[in-house]
Amino acid sequence: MASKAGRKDTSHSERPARLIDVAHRAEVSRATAARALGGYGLVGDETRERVLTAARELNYSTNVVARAMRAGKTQAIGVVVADISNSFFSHATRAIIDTAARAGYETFVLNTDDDLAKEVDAVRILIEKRVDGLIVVPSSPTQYDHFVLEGELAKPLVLLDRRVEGLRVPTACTDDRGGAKQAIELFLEHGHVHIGLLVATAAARGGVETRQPEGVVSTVTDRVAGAQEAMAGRGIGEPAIRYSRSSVEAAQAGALELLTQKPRATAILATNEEMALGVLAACSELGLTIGKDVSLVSFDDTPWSKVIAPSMSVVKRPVYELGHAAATALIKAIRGEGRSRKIELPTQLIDRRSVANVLKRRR
Amino acid sequence: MASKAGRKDTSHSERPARLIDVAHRAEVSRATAARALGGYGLVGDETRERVLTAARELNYSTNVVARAMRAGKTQAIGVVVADISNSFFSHATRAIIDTAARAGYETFVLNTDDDLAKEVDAVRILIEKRVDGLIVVPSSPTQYDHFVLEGELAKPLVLLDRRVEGLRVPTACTDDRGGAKQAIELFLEHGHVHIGLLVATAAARGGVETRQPEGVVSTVTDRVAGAQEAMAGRGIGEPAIRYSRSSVEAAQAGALELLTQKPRATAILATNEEMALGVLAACSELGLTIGKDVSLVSFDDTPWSKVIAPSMSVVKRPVYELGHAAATALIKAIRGEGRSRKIELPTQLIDRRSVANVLKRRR
DNA sequence: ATGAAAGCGCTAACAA
DNA sequence: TTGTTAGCGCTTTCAT
Repeated sequence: MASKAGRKDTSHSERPARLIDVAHRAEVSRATAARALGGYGLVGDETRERVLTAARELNYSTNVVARAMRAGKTQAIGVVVADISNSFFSHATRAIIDTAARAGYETFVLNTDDDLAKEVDAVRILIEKRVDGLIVVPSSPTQYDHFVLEGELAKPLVLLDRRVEGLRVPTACTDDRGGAKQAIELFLEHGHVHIGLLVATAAARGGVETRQPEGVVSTVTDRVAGAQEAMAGRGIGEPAIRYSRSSVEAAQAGALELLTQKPRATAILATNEEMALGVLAACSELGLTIGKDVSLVSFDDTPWSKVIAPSMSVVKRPVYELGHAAATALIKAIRGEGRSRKIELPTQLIDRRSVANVLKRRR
Repeated sequence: MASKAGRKDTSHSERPARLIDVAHRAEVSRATAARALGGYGLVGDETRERVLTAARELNYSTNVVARAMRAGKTQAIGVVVADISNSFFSHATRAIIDTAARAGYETFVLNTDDDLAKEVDAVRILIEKRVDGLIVVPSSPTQYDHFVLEGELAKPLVLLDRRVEGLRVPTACTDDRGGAKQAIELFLEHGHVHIGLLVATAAARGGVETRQPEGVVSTVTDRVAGAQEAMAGRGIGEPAIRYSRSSVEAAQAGALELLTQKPRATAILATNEEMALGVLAACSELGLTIGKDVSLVSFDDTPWSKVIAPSMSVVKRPVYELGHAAATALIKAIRGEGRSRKIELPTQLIDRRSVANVLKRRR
């Protein structure tokens, strides 16, 4: 094959130099060349110099595939997320890639779209690729057969953002229950009684659902539980919940329901960016004003949330730290330095201007 | 090493089954087992069945590292972006991963933070990993030594989003010049004469700069050229430009300058999401209203742009298509199916409600 | 301090 | 239709 069009080809040898080529040129054995290049074992100073020079001259690039084969380690990990173009996953993945790279691991990224079949495939592919470990955002709260592998095929595994029932592997997640609880308590403090939840979940079939779909992930159940816990025992009933896919359109439909039903919700907790935007869209459609007619808190601190008018109160999750924690746990497991159990990072309520006080308006 | 805590270990063999184990169990040779598993060559029906059964029973997982070593192909590609957590890159990367996966390639993702040194490292690492091809968002418009490799070490390369001067490799980008031109023309049609540009670039050292920094990428120069082209020959001078890092804070400072200088800019083109948010922040700080006192158009159609009030007009780029095109070009190059040259995808001006008409306000 | 050689698991050319 | 076997490039005992 000719060299790439337009790229200079100063090459003499068409094929990449191998260790043996370096060894020949330095007039040593493969073993010695390997030692000099790898910086281990005993090598004479002058010999080492010759080898290094030869390697440079031949433009030698270690074939890590061969090394991986020999060593049984690829220095690669796999990340399996629902969708890398989603802001939460892309930030968490960024942290994972950074952390892994600093420890000498490169990162494969695979998407599942929260589809269990794709997740099963992704895990199989990564196992075939002989990655040294996996970080997975599981799409099902209960299915884990595909993680249960035998012998050395069972690579270290860390779950991200969601727990899987019955699977005892290290899991890095945030305190979603506490986060939701705090948000609802903020509403309650401001006198809200009719509170709605807009919940994004891939488990929602088509439109907007009132009942919790089968197979929602732990993040969803935790947040719902946190909201319910905050409202419990106050004689104000349960929150009104709408489940839908994570899209602005679906969220808008859900928000419309919450804002037109009787009694109408005066405060809404959105579980992510898309749901929050759905509320904004619904309010503009109904001529309602955020922070006045409708109070809003959303999970995840997006860049736009503090800039829009009024700025939006949010439950911020430490996304980078979450990815970092997962990667750190994985690398420790790969190195056999003890296995972490559950890592739960705290959320932070950032109160801006999207929650109205309905107390002083009474009577 | 013991099996993962909590994960069942039904394994007999501690080590993964190899081809030879399958062959033994099926009572055939390695070659026959390989043929049955690989689905090539001639294999008797009954024999194939025995092999497949044996593989299943032994939980055989092809060691693709060994295959890669033998074949000289890893079925892996590398993507080198500035920052995967950035919305543009994460969407493009999503497309690349999808497209590559469908063609049987997995994807390494590496970040450079638009730092040439990190880019050089990233390329070296991927070459060592013996990826079959690379897609790079180059951080420099002129430096390309690190792409110029010898012989078979020179893997197929496709550039994404930015051109590199003097490097003749396939490049997938958008018509940024045309996009900027269209946006400015929209301003002109609405009577704007004092037009500002807020340009995000990693080449900006610290704060807000009036002169173009050294080493801005082609996307930046194209957009600036497009804006200048639109204004040229109309006797309204040049656009006022502010260059800064891509952050809301820096953009806000830049917008503040544009909105307080004499003559003050009545219309601003922002080159990305962060810059647009900076304009929003500056306007709110100055008590100015978008779509009335200040007109705004931004590159990239973010989900929030259509939901905020007023909705924001944008220059939309086909980001997914861009990534798809890059990946398709790369895979063709890997397969030796002819080399694509430059791919330039059109942008689309979506006019919403953030551009005021200053014509009818005259006198 | 250096070298010889085995072998990681797979594929394909060749032989039967 | 099936089997034999030679490597792919590297690391690492073991011997010198």
